[in-house]
Amino acid sequence: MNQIRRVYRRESEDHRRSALIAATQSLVAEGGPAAATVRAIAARAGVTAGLIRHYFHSKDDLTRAAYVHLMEGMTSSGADALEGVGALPEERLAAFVAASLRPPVTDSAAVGLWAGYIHRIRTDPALMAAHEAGYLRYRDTLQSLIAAIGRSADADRIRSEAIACNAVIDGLWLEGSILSHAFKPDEIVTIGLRSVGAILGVDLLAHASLLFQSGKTPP
Amino acid sequence: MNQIRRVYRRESEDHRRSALIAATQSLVAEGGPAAATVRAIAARAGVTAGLIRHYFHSKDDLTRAAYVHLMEGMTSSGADALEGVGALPEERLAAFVAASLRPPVTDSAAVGLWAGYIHRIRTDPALMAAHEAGYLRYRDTLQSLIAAIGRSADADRIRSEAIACNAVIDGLWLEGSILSHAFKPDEIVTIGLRSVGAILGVDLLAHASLLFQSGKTPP
DNA sequence: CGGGAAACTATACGTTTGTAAAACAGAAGG
DNA sequence: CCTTCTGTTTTACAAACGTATAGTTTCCCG
Repeated sequence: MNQIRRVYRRESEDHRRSALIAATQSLVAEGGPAAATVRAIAARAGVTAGLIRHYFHSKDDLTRAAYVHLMEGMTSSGADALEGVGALPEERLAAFVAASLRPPVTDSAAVGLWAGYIHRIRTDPALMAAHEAGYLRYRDTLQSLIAAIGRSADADRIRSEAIACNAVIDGLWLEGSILSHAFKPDEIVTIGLRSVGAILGVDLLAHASLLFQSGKTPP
Repeated sequence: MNQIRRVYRRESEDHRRSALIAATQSLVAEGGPAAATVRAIAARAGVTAGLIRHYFHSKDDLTRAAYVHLMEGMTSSGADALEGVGALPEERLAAFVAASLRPPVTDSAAVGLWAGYIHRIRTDPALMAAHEAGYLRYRDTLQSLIAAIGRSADADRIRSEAIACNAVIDGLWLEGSILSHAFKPDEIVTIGLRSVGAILGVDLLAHASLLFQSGKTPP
């Protein structure tokens, strides 16, 4: 009749915290915020529910940490795409745009995860700050890439263009993720490159031949 | 000791259903999906919780209806902006874009409401269908406006442009709503008009003088 | 190898949730 | 005026939630 007590191993604080954060993220991505209960999070992280409050002050605290972690991951994955890309500014910008419009960035679960936090951004100052920092970091990267193209344009104009390019990427990211079946393969990437190019007045598709599987640039 | 029983009036089915849907929407917009409990919804609609299940099969059923209603409202409010606008195609397109990037469409609570349903779109076929229908309806309106400009462009090209314009509007709508303080007044509208114009190769800002309070077109 | 700190589990508690079904009351018809 | 119908309220309940705390085990250090 007596329950056997669960065997366990002691782990480092880092290990436990990141396991709990990862569990929270995957649950929110799959089933929305409602699915991320303390018990479900603990089960997925391989611990029992009580441990959560040993590492986080409250469940709110854990979800907050999970969002900050998400933001850091999304912005850094954009920078990763720039590694090993040719030095030509147009090529680098094209690679950055394409990376943002393909898996794993463009992905239904990623949108679900991101959307699950939207409401809390508006009410929680810490999340608002994390969101703003992440957004601006991404936009700054974009702005640097745009400036590197070296057209004659003043700073205000470039800022405005960066906002616009960021917006078109965001919008394509959204619908491309949610309604992925409504688009042909790489259609979202092609449209993104053409639109960003149109906004900036450069032909990005001409510098994107390496970004498509077929090796051929779409029309 | 005896509780006095609540006095009430009988109302039509339409009245009750729309009141419950409106209550659900405002609660989700303010406090996220978690705030929209059956008791809170009922209180805001001026009834008691039990009545919800007299008009809806379950709470899921109610939130589903609320999302469908939201989608219908968002797409139709875009069409409303076209009423009474001059016949010039560029003017009509500019008015449509500007209306989508201003309150009440661009608004923090509206984004919160929309985001609150994102996760369920992915899992619930009925919501997926409603989302797709709403998105395509909006995009079709956009596509008609683009086609009316009358440049020489084939159907595929116009479809692709409509997707891109829709994306830039979506993206600006998102960040303009969430981070409204990070932009100057009408900056989002100006950027939207310029970007859509750049994608299509027309100057929308030249046809937008009536859309700004100052009466002057921004640079 | 033994003791103690603390990582971890287990259990319990009070709230709140969605749902169900019974009880009541307002409106309409005879 | 009485009856019937049904919109509405009320009460009840089991499940699930976040939190608190006491108990147990692991592992490091002397």
